[in-house]
Amino acid sequence: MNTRDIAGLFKEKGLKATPQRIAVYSFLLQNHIHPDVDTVYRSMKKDNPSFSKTTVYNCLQALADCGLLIPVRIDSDKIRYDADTDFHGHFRCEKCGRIFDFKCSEEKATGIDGFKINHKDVYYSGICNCCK
Amino acid sequence: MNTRDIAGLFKEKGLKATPQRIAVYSFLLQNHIHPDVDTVYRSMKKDNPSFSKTTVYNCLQALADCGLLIPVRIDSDKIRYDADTDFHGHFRCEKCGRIFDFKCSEEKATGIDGFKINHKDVYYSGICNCCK
DNA sequence: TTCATTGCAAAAGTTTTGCACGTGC
DNA sequence: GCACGTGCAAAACTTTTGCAATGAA
Repeated sequence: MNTRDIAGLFKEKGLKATPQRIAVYSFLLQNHIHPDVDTVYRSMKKDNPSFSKTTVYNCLQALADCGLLIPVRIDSDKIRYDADTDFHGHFRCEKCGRIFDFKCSEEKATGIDGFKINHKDVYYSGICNCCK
Repeated sequence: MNTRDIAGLFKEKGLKATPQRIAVYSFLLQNHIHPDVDTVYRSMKKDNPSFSKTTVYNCLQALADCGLLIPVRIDSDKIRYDADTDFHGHFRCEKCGRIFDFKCSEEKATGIDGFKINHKDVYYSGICNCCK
């Protein structure tokens, strides 16, 4: 997905296509590492030293609000972000800290009948194959 | 579950049965509200004004580390805690902020074959019946 | 031109740390 | 008695806010 495509996608969602937003979204699209705010910030800073952390907060929030990013809260403190918005689970390795995507079916819930479900998250944690 | 039972349970887990830990755990057992650190702190403070927030952090962490409490990270920033350690899902109402427990089956995951899974969390969010 | 967004600095809020004192075992 | 736990204060860290300047539409 190139810059022009991203700009078009932003327009669809009613977001102004600022270079900062495009850079943040591109990074997320290209690096499936589920980065947190600081990781995104340090990556942006490399190419553009004037990049502000406030802007990273703003961009990630704006992109999450319009559904282009999924916030992943599997880590104890920080929020991570994922540009893959199709339903899938996240596995966190307790040793190396990496997040792995996995496929899973959406399960039936009982006890919240009639509730309006807007979002579903499935988080597993344990030890990945590399760390075993 | 009375104080003596809790003390025994702590001993099993290798935890010293301090009054603070017992008070925190009792509160969680009796109030299924998935409280966060500050909610626990304010409740403890009522009965014992010398109760420190550091102690709340310590107690909750110790209890979670030995498996007596499940950390619930469904809220954007703060960690909540649940004394019900049987597998179940959590639903968060985006309007009133309350957390509801629900039953769900543990689903099959594909893509993380061979990984050692220590913990599973299922989080849903949306609007509860009261808020619709 | 206009208004949302950016970037800086300061503020607010949360969690951790250091350490003396107290207490369960 | 000893080692661990508590409680206070300070430090560290994260996130939010205020505001002037910038730039996308």
